[in-house]
Amino acid sequence: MPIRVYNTLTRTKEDFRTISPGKVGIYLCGPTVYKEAHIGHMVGPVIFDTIKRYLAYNRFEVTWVVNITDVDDKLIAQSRVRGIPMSQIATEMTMDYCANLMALGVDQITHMPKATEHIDDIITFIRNLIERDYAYESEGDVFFAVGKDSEYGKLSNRRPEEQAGMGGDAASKKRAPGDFALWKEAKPNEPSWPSPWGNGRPGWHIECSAMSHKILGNSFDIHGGGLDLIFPHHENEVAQSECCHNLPMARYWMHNGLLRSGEAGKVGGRATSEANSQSNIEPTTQKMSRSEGAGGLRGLIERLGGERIRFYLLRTHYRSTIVFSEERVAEASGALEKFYLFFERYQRVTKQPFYHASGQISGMAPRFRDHQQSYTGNSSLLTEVDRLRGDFLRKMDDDFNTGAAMSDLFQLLTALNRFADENNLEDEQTSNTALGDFRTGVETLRELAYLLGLFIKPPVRASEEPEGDLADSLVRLLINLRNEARRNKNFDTADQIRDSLTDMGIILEDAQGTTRWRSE
RNA sequence: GGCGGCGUAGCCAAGUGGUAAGGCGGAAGUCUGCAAAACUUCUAUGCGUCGGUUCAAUUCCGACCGCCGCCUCCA
Repeated sequence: MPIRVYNTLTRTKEDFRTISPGKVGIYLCGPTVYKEAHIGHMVGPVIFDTIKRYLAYNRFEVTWVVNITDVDDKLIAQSRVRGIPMSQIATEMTMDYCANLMALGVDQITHMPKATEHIDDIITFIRNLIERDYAYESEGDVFFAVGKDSEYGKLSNRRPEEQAGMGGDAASKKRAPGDFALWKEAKPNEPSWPSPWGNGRPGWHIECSAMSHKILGNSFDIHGGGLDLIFPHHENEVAQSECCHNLPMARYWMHNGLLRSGEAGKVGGRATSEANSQSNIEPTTQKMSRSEGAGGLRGLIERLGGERIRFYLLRTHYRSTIVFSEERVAEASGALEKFYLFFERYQRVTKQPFYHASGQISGMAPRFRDHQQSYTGNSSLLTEVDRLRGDFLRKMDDDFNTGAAMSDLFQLLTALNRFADENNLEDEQTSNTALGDFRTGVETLRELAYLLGLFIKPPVRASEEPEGDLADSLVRLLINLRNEARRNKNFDTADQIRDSLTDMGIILEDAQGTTRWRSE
């Protein structure tokens, strides 16, 4: 069974076939770095990070490019408002963006090209389009002539004449209102670069065509982005690139669904006047800040933990809308706790920490799909593990259905817990066979979770916790007092101690003759 | 108006032309002094409404209702 991918271009699921055997080039449209990232900006990176992991697991050599657009009208406007150079804002916001990516476990990006570092490539690209008569200069601006491209509209399924608006601010310079800017003449005090058409800067769209071409070539395998980019951004990209190179730009166009805040409206989107006039809904931007609370995305990540957010995003199919609110994430995270508790159990059983110091799974778990794991023997556990692994991979094969695949991860967890129960693995003397099967099962769990980017590093705990030696000593002291009371059958006192601790968020667990504690 | 998406249990969410994964929550049970954790069982005669095709539809087709996105610079 090949991997199947939904292609926006054909609006069907297609078998995944690469242009070069064994190699995959992915281009994902990244942010315009004019303000801090919000949670909606993380959806694409998280799903494509997962896709890259999965393709690599299937022995593809993947190059994944995420661009940074660091020159743009909004950046210039911000620069004016804040009175600092555009480049400084761009640098700040790029770092903010990257920090957020790391917190969500997005660490698979191969290249992050910046538009301002590819001005030459952009100019060459535009010059090429002019030579081929797909673009024209007009008073220092350069426009793409949409009418020259017979295929224009194929991605968004629109007819050019239907979508052409009024032409915007530059309408008077355009031959047709649907034409879009490739190059914009610099206004006084704007950042600019010299070009054959005078000082100016690139339009939107063009940087993606130029940089994807530079890094991935004339044709590459996957082009991704949010659904909202299909038009005009991607439509214009295909038009530019294909007119320039006379080759298909990308084989598969993959678009992720958008995030909406729990209340209403799209997170980070434009506030539409209709939506706001029909109810008491506040402008969308406010809703976004409300949904992220104090401190924006950084604060959100600090409060919830990056892994919970990633888990939440991957529970839903990537093409669906995700309704996001802090409460919903917190609610859904109960499921993750089961895994965390299990990893502690794993450590009690094997006397080894679940998480590897390096954060890498190589050497401990198979990294590729085709590894020859022996699930042989008559162990019912391994038979089940093998089955669940197969189910998981089949679901991932089908357009990266992470939400469905997760069900197998949960079933795997249950199977392992059941096995540990039945075989009393936490007792001192357990059979090596059972222990071996258990380890194999856990390594499979780790292998699959790795594909989703989960359970690679210990979770950064969300809330402030009574961690540390002092807290531990104090809790241990109370536990000892309580156990003394229990030995004397003084259960009232024992329960009083436990209840008080519970009120403070400390859970006690009596097991195997000892008492453990953890915080909620 | 054009293009596109969605509507599955209290909540979240997969999915299939043959009779509904999984998670949260809830109920009961095993274990425990009692709990916690873990495990077991149960929790949608039903997949927006109404028609149609079919031996059979939640799944295909049509209409309708409701929600949402894009239509020149939002990931």
